Amino acid sequence: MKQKITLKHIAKELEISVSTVSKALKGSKEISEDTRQKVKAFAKLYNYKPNNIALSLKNRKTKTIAVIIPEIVHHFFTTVIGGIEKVANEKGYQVIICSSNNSFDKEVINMEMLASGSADGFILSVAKETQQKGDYHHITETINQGMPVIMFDRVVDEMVCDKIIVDDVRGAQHATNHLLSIGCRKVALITTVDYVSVGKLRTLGYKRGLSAYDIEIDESLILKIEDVAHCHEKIHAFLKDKDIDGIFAVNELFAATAARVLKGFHKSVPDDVAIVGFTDGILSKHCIPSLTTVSQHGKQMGEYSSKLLINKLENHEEGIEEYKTVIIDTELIERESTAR
Amino acid sequence: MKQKITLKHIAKELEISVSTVSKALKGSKEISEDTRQKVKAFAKLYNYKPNNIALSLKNRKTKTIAVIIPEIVHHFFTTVIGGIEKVANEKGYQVIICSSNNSFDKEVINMEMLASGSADGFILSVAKETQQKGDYHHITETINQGMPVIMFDRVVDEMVCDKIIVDDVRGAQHATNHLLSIGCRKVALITTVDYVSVGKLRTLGYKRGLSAYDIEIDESLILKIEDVAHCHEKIHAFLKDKDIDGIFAVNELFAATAARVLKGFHKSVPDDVAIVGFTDGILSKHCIPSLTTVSQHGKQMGEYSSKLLINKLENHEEGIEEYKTVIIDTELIERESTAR
DNA sequence: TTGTAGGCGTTATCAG
DNA sequence: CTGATAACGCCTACAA
Repeated sequence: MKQKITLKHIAKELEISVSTVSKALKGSKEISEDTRQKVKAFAKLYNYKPNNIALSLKNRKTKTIAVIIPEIVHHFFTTVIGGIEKVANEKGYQVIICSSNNSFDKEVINMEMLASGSADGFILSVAKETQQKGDYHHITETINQGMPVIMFDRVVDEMVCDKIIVDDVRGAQHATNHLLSIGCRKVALITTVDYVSVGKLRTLGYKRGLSAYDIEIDESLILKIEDVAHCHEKIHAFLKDKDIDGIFAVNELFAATAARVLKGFHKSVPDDVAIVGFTDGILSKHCIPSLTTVSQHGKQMGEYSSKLLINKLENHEEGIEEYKTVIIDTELIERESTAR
Repeated sequence: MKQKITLKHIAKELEISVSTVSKALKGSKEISEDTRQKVKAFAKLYNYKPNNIALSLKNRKTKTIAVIIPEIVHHFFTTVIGGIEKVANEKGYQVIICSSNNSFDKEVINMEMLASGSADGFILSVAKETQQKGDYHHITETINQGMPVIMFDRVVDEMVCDKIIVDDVRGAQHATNHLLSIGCRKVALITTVDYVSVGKLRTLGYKRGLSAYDIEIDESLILKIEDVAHCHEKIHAFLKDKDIDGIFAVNELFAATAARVLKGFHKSVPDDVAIVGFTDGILSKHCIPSLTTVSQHGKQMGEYSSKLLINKLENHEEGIEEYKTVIIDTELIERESTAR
């Protein structure tokens, strides 16, 4: 176990000064061809790599992007991360990922740790608990410290920063209209509780979708689920003896679970009840029947966020603050669950 | 947009020296109660946080763990990460995640970047391409630099380091035996190409499982898939007109796809053909029929890796090198696809 | 009780 | 062409 090699080691070994070594390695023309060669050879031999930490300290930037998401075991978020990483790595940035695990406290702690020197900027989707509490001081603070923050998907309207969002309302409306267009007239909604921003927006889209067809909103056809862990029981109870011919669910788990419950009731999907979900994940693709769903283009969102952040980082003009809100279009992917 | 505050700022503002500030903030008894209070109050007011980068440089440790995995949009790996993160954060460590995207080059680049100061140690599952090439110089090098490396799941036998592995052979054998125990006699295997270590091991387990029941291995019942993107066609072609009554698949995608193909052939799962998969992901849980599968306890693996690494980092005794190979047991989770 | 100096690894500036 | 010095932000042994 040998120590990591530094400029100092090389300098001592070659009996020259540290600064000469530094310059030689950068190929500075100030240094004679001769020493340059010698130093480079030595460095390669000992596999010298400049210490990132020292560079970060010197340059006052870390070339790393911090990403904070509510859940890591989650198809949509990992897809976004994939996009973030791709762009970041291309531009020589590292990506640090932390999950808040939907906990306010963890989100605050992670953010504070990362804000104190570990990263140059944030890409963030807030925790459920944070949305519920409505306490965003940690975000405001990091922004005030001069760190760029990009929020995506689960954003906070009142925060002054860039935002990349999915057009949840339109996506949901589109989904609902699709159900109506294939003949459904009694369309149920399975959604989350209201404080989850995306749940609320998709619920709104559902209502608009119905209105577009002049169908009255029947609150008894709307199920709001708080605890995902018990969604099966909730959905079972909700669908039992219910007279419906279509379901719009705000995520793929609810959609797949609904399909399963219906099967238990010996109803056919899509013939008796058609289903549309949200998020184009593994489940939607490979379930039987495969699920028609609203794709959010997660990778694209990630790429865009990453680009935007790096752009801020590298071309920040003093005195000019400009914040964008970018809306990424959704796409309805039609599959078996609405094929009739 | 104000600058981030440093000890220096506080010192200047209070007209005392930097070291006094530093000591005061640490509550050193060297400093008078009076100044201590004053400094602390000021620091809190301006929300002072010590700069991690400077600390890292000084202490020659970053308190961060680098994780490199082949894919990020992958249920098993994210589950492992969840476990890693949990333990790491509890012990005050950050986690940096990079995906190699199954590319050798990206793995090398990521590893080198992170090894040059950004992290204290690695938790790593090697890329498919790396396994194929058999080139592990980057791993050897980082180990030689004195950085602890823990490999998990897709490990390299000849590497001298700690390894956390799933008992793939036993898991697969168990799965196969389960199929046989419920009456299957013609059990097909859907696996990956051999250079993927886990695929190979699970194939071995399958063979052992058959042998345990004195059933001869019929190579025509084994399908090796190289390109996951086209697995549906492959599996379709493979299963067409094949006389089998059970399938063991080495991942959940292959298992779910097999179920889908069988449905197309109007065969019932589990009555005509029973199926067991590997990995207890969303698909296995929520598919219809739900899939019996071999669970790898990913979270536990992550927690264990994290603990092991941090332990190495904090209690390293000079001159003693000791490497463990830990085998995590699998668990067969029985669901509808073998319920008969 | 407070302050000074040196160092972590690097680079930019300036002097030799 | 080469080297000394200072600085990034922090900590700590030692001096005052």
